[in-house]
Parts: sequence; C-alpha cells; structure tokens
Amino acid sequence: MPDSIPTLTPIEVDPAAAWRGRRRRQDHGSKREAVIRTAARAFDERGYHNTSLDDVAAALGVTKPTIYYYVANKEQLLFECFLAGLEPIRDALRRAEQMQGTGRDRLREVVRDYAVAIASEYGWCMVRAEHQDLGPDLSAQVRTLKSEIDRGIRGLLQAGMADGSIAVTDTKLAAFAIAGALNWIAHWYRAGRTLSSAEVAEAFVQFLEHGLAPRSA
Amino acid sequence: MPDSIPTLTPIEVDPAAAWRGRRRRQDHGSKREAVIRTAARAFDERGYHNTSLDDVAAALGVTKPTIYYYVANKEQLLFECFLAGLEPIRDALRRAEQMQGTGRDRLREVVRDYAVAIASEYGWCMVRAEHQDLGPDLSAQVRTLKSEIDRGIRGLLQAGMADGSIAVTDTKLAAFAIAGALNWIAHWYRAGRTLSSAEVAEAFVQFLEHGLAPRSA
DNA sequence: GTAGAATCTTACTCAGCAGTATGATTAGGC
DNA sequence: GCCTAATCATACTGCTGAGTAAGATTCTAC
Repeated sequence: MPDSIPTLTPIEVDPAAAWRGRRRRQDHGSKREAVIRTAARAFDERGYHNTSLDDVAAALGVTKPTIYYYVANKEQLLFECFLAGLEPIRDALRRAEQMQGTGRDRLREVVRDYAVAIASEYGWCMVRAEHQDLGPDLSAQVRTLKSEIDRGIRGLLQAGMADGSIAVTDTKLAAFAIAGALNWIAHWYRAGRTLSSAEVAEAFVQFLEHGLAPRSA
Repeated sequence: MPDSIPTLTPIEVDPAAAWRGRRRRQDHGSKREAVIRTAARAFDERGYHNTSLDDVAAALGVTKPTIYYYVANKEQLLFECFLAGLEPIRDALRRAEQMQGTGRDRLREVVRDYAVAIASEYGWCMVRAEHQDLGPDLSAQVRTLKSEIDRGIRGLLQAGMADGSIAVTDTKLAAFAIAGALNWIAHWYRAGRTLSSAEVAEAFVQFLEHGLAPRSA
C-alpha cells in the first residue's frame, strides 16, 4: 500500500449494493465485508442484542442462512466489527512510530487520525461494543489489541516527556484521558451534521495540547 | 440535606444484607435500593443483556418474582440505574452554580466530583448502559438529564471564557472532550487498585486544565 | 387471636431468536 | 451441454429468559 492514509469509506456506501446487479459466485470478499459493515451499522443503531441476524439479513436483502455462509456465528460477526474498528487506530500508531519529530508532534498526528477513525461508522465497535458479548478467547484478543493501543499512546507520551515537548503528571492517566475524550466521539458524532470529522479532530488536537487554561502571555 | 457532599456508599456494602437478619414487612425502601444496586453491579460485570433477573435475584438470595415486587420490569430496573448514576453528577453541577469564583474554579470542582461519581459502582449506568434498551419515553428522560449535564458543563466553560479564566476554541467540543475523558473512567477504573478515585480526580483536573504542553516559562 | 395487607415462592407460559437440516439454483470448467 | 462446487432460501429445532398466576407465609392493627 503506497498511500497508507486510512481509506475511510464514505457513509453513502450501500453495502447491499454488493448483491444488487451482480450474479452469484462473485466477490465473496466484498460481500463478506458488506455483511460486517451492515452488522456494524445495525449494532450501532439498535445495539448488539436488540439486533437479530434476521434484521441484518433484511438490511442486505438476503436471508439469515446467507449470513452464516459468510460468518460462523453472531459472536464472530461482532468480533469482526471490533477488528474493523481497531485496525485504523493501530495503523495510525504504526505510522507514528515511523515519524520524525518530537513526541508531541507524533502524538498530534495520532490524535488526528484517531478522531477521524472513531467518527467513522466503525467507531461504535471500538467504543461501545461490550467484550462480555464475546467468548473468553475472542474477548482476550480484543483486549490485547486495545491494550496495545493504550501502550502506544503511553509510549508517545513518555517520548514527549523525555524530549521536553510534553509535560504531564502521570502518563498512564493522561493516556486514559486522551483515549476517553477521543472514544467519546463515537457517542455524539453523527456524520453529515455541521462539523466534519476532520474539524472535530483539529479542535481536539488544540484542546488536548493546551487544556482549559489561557496560555500565559 | 445539610451536608450535600455526595455520600458514596463504599463498595464493601452488601446489598443482600437488606434481607438477612430482618424479617418481612420492613424497609421496603432500602430493599428496593438493594435490588437496584445489585442489578447495577451485575449489569456492570456481565452486561445488561447477559444478566437475567434470576441472576440478580440469586445475588440477593431471593427469587425472581421478588424483584418484580419491587420494580415493574427489567427496563425500569435499568432506568433506575441510569438515575442513580446521573443524580450525583447533577448534584455536582447544582453545587457549582452556588459557588463563588471564576468559571475555571467552579469547573474544577465539578470535574473532581464528576470523576469520583463515575468511579463509583454506578458509573457504568451513566456511561456504558445503552438508551436503546429503554423504551422511547424512558430513553427520552435519560437523554434529557444527560443533555442537562452537558449544558451545565458548557455553561461553566462559557462563564470561564467570559471572565478570562478559560480559553478554548469551541466550548461545545471542549465540553464533549471533558465529559468523554471523565466518562471513560468507568471503563478502566476498578476500586481497590493502586489509585483512589480522589487521586484520579486530581490528576484529571491537572490534565484538563493544562493539557499536554509544558507550561511556557 | 384473627382479618387483611404485605411479602415472597413454586411452577408455570410464551415469544424471540440463534443456529441448522435440507434442498434449490446458478456459475464456470471441461 | 453436463458436473461440481459455490451460493442462497425454505422451513424447521431448541433454548433462554422475561413475565405471570396462584398460593403460601408472615407481619401489624385492632
């Protein structure tokens, strides 16, 4: 992938289009992705437990067994949603590790990408989906990925402390505060309102860097 | 209430004690509260949908119909949890309105109380419980209370902007960022670990006021 | 000490939904 | 033009868990 900017699929994308106009035996991959994306949207709107697989199937214009053809069971469907939500953020952290600059510079880029990712339609999966709905093994995998993200942020904070570009009292708590502020975007942001996700991201960068206090003149 | 500091019931409290040692026809109120508190804990641990009312009843040493004696149905039980989680935060905002001082001073106190409230056992209800599990009417009530909290924070930010104690680019987004950072505490904080909720609160006050950047000397 | 209300249990009903058995249809290789 | 694998639908099973009916027990008032 030459251009590693995360390709955020626009919301107008209609997953059901993966079926329409095509005949069978085509695009197993994109159909599977459509199933996951549709499930993510439905889970976001109605909640995981309030969404039956019949609902997901109906949204795709198919029947339930078709879902099972592309995914093992409902639990794994949720797991795939988790992965789809976590991956762009892990990408952002990987890019930050390749970057030049102070810890604060690199963290700034992560915050930007993170905010945009959370504002995407997979933001719900990363934030509001519950591990408890996954079995022990899958739940553990998700937890590992999440703590990897946490470690990444904490590492950037420590780097910033070391080079003097960042000053916080506790990197662990600061990482939680940053992640919390960003994750919460999934709770209130709806695409197509007044603000674009990029604008939100920019405002968050500003706020997280300088906080509430006016800069001492 | 002479002392309006929120009385955070310690975690050692055993709700089942409301039954033990007492005979019937006593303490309808405290028993009802025990039902709600036990439900909140169970929902927190296992998730709302993964918790049956038989589970809650078993945790109390009773049977399911007893639950229905104290509460209309599972939905209302969840609603009561919401209220129990939201009330202390609304209290904190009301106290802030009575306070003297700059906007930043008053917001600081709210942040402190808010953090402690979210770290309590009802934190889950405020943060991770889903409105979608409530019917339209109850869901609307919860939303009203939540947006009231949001308006309160935003109001303090605006007051701080006016008196010069706070400088942010967008009070609306800043309010979301603050609430997000605080709400997220419910996701990671477990009582009895290294940090007390008061220590967490203090660290958050520091971080939210000054952000990442080192204070310009 | 007894009537009636409050409290709680045993033993159900019933709906929703995850998951499946079976078979139909279609596409592509030959 | 037929065979095989891929793709999808119809029509089920079975379980879990919310909610309830009916009745037992215990308290309080009088």
